[in-house]
Amino acid sequence: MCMEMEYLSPARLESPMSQTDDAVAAATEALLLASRALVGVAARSLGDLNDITLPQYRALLILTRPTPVTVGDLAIALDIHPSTATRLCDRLERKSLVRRRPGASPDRRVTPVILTAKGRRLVARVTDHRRRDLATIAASMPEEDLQHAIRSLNSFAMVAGEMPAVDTFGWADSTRDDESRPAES
Amino acid sequence: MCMEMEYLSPARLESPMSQTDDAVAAATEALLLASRALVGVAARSLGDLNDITLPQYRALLILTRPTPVTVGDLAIALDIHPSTATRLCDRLERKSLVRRRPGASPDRRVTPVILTAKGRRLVARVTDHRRRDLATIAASMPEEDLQHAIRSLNSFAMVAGEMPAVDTFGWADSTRDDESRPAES
DNA sequence: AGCATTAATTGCAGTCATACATATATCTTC
DNA sequence: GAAGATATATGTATGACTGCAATTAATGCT
Repeated sequence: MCMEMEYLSPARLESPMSQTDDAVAAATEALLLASRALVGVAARSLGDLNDITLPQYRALLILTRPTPVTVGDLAIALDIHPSTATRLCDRLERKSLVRRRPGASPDRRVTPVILTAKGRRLVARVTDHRRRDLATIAASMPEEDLQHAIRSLNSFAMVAGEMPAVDTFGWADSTRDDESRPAES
Repeated sequence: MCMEMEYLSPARLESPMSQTDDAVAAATEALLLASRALVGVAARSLGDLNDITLPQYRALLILTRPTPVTVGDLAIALDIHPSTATRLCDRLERKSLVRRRPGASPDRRVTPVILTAKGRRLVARVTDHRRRDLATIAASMPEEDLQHAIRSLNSFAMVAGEMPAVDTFGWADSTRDDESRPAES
C-alpha cells in the first residue's frame, strides 16, 4: 500500500494543491479497474476480427485520420522500421483494405496510403461493436453513477487526450461512413 | 446518428425503466472516448515491454490468478489451440518467466504452469507503469470530476466485470508480491 | 551540376503465433 | 483390465512482424 505514495509523488509535484492524495489514489485505482474492463471490451471487439492482426488494425486506425498519411508516417506512428511498414502495407493492400497512391503528393518520394471503402468499413465495424458493448454496460449502471460517469469520463478523456503518447495507437475516431454489420467471421 | 438507437435497443430491453436513452447514449460515447484513452495508456505500458509479445503478456496475466492454471487452461483462456499454448509456454519458460510443474497435480495428465518471481515482477512492472500514468491523469482532473469518477468508474468496472467475455484477457490484479524493478531480460 | 539527404522498396534472416495431425501418457468407465 | 476420453507434447507448415543492409528514386542544397 505504501507504494501508492511513491507513484503519486510526481502527480503531487505537478498539481501540489488541487487534489488530496487520497482522492487521487482512489481515482487511480478506480481508473486501473476500469482500464482493465475497457481494454477487455476493446480486445473483444478486436478478437472477432479474423484475418486481421493487431498491427494491421492499428495501421487502419491511423489511416482514418483526416490528414494524408504516407508509408513513412505509418512507420513513425506505429514505431516500426520503414521496411516493416512497407510490408504491412503490402499485406493490407493485398487484402484490399488500403491503397497506395504513389505520386499523389508533390513530393514524389513519398507514397500516400489511403483506406479503401472496405478498410473503412472494417474499422467502423470494430468501433460499432465496441459501442454496442459499452452501451450494454452503460444501460446496466445505476442511474446516479451513469450521470456522474458521463461527466467524469469526459473530463478524464480530455485530460488524457492532452497527455503525450496516450494516442500512440491512433485511436482517432473511425470516421464512420458505413454502418455496422453483424457477420464477423 | 440514428444508428445509436439501433444499438441501444438491447439495452432498453434489458432495463426498460431504469435509464433514459439519452443518458445511456451520452455515457456510451463518453465510455468510447475514455476507452480510447485508457487503451492508449495500457498500450503504452505494454509498449515499453521489450522482448515480450502480447500473447505472452496475456498468458502471464492469466497466471497471476490465485487458482492453479494448467497448459490447457491457458489455451482456453487465450482461445488458442492447445499445441499453441504448449509452444507459448516453451518460450516463456525459456525466458524464465514461467515454470511448468508436471506431476504437481493429482491428475498427472495436466501440467500446471506457474509464474516465476521474474514473471511476477514483469507483470507488476506493467501494472505499476499504468498506475503511474493514470495517477498523473487523475491528479490533473478537476476536483469535482475526480470525486464522481471514483464512484462511477467503480460502478462501471463492477458492471463490466459481470459481463461475460470482458475478462477474456485475464486482467486480474497482479498479486504483487514483489515491487517493480527496471532491469530485466 | 553535383553531392548529401530522404522515402520507399527489396533481399535476407530470425522469432513468434498459429493450426492440424500424430504420438504418448494418464485418467475414467464399464 | 480393456476401451475410450483427456491433456500435453512433437512434427510439420504457413503466415505475420521485425530489423538490418543495400538499392532506387526524388529532393534539397551548395
